[in-house]
Amino acid sequence: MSKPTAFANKVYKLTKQIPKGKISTYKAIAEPLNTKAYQAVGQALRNNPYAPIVPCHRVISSNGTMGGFNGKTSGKEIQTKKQLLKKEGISFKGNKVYNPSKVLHIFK
DNA sequence: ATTATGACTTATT
DNA sequence: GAATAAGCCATAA
Repeated sequence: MSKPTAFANKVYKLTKQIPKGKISTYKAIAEPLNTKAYQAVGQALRNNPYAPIVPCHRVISSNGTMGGFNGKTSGKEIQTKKQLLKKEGISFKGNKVYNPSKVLHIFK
């Protein structure tokens, strides 16, 4: 966390606003930023200098899968993220979220 | 300025 | 539904 870019800062701010029991997608986060840098959002979270402050585990892909966690794109780290979200009250369907639209947090 | 990369997305096969 | 390809944007080197 030496010098996050303005873009990343916005991402962190939005992600921080996600309440418990809800989630958001990379796309949904990029939308209020007026951009289509979905990947850039993911990269910002991958950096995640605000680790405990930013609930990066509440951010998943629009596909319903949870892109990655702990710097890993697949493996038990993903399962950990899944279990963590499950604990927050998110319903899962195998390796994907049951219904993303239902727990999708809307930024205002 | 240019190139390469990615925790993405959508479309196509 | 899974695998592949192409597109798009921001960052780091």
